[in-house]
Amino acid sequence: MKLAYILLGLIYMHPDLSGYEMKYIIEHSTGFFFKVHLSQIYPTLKHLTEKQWVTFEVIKQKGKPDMKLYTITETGKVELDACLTEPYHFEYNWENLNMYFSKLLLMGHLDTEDIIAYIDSGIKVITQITEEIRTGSFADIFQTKESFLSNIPPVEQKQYLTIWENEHRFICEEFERRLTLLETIKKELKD
Amino acid sequence: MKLAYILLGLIYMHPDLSGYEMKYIIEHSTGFFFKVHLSQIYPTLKHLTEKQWVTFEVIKQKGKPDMKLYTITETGKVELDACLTEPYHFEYNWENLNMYFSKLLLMGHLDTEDIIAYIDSGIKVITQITEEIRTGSFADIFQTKESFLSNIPPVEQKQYLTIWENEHRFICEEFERRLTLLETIKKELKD
DNA sequence: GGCAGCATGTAACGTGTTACATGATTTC
DNA sequence: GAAATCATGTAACACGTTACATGCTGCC
Repeated sequence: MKLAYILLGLIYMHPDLSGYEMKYIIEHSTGFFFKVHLSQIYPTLKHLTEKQWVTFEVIKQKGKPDMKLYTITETGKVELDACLTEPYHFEYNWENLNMYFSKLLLMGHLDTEDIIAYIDSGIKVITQITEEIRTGSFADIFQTKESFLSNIPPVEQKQYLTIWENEHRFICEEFERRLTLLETIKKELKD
Repeated sequence: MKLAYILLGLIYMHPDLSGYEMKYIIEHSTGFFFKVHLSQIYPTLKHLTEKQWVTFEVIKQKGKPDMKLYTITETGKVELDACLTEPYHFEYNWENLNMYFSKLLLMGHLDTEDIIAYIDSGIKVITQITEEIRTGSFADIFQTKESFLSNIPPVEQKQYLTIWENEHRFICEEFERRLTLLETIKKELKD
């Protein structure tokens, strides 16, 4: 489960965190950039508690419901670190790429060499994919199959191609920029 | 359902398309950049057939199972266009942003002015978000709450900040690049 | 002989989303 | 007086994933 590890990571960073605050942090930080529902966070925290990866303290409030402040346990920390240090196994989709960068956000507490090993696994895979896009195995469908659009009017074909070519170029450049980002972080961590 | 409209769009682009080919196109084109399972495509096509948005022709093959080649119906085309021309309603997450650009890939057959209206809705929203990131309402959690990491060792804090600041900067620039992409497509479509 | 590719599909499971439920306080 | 914010949670539903099932061809 992805969310479980993100919550674990946040709880490590900031002990005594409530489920409500976790949602705010995930949604208001540029790094994560995804939506979570409280109705998904609460059962996940319950599950983490059952596994004894986290514990919580109940805080009574006036006029507001009780608040549960979560803290990571030793077992939880071991699990978190094990998940974070797994090298990057790439799949050709956004979700997987975003997950890689989300995990990077959560590993600031690890030894520098472990973070760099993780970054290196990312550099390796992204370099490989950039190559594959260029040499063809992941080439855009319009480049490999030019006849793909042959059954629709030429005016429409032209518009499709304009959009596809621009988006294709954007994605290729996106990979290169992600590589630069990783190299920059690596360099800064070394200092 | 998102997938239904992507399949509809692909079927319009290339009439007589099989479910199996749709998976290949989605996964091997840089634009879509996401994973789909055949076990998700087939029930979706069944559903589209029941709604009479598509029809299919059965092709018997030697040594291979029968192949179903799908074609869009008039009703299906109306539904597709209605979905595509909806202006961009932004949510602050990757999935939604990617969906916007995926829809753009599918609208090459629309009138140029309709595509431009869609692009303009995107430019408007993305400009607004870029502003919000800069002025603070979507600022990175580390910029608004510097004390967020105060309970962990300073060495760890420093590493977290290095990673977060770089990823934050990347996302900010990403929005600007998406804007440039939209402006380029708009300009090229006008010629 | 085994595995990958073509081509379809169902069933079970896991995850994510929407709707519902509570309830005081603050803001418009 | 209505809506938003804080703070928790459950239930039903939609969607996505993994596993299973079939079966022939071509390649190593």
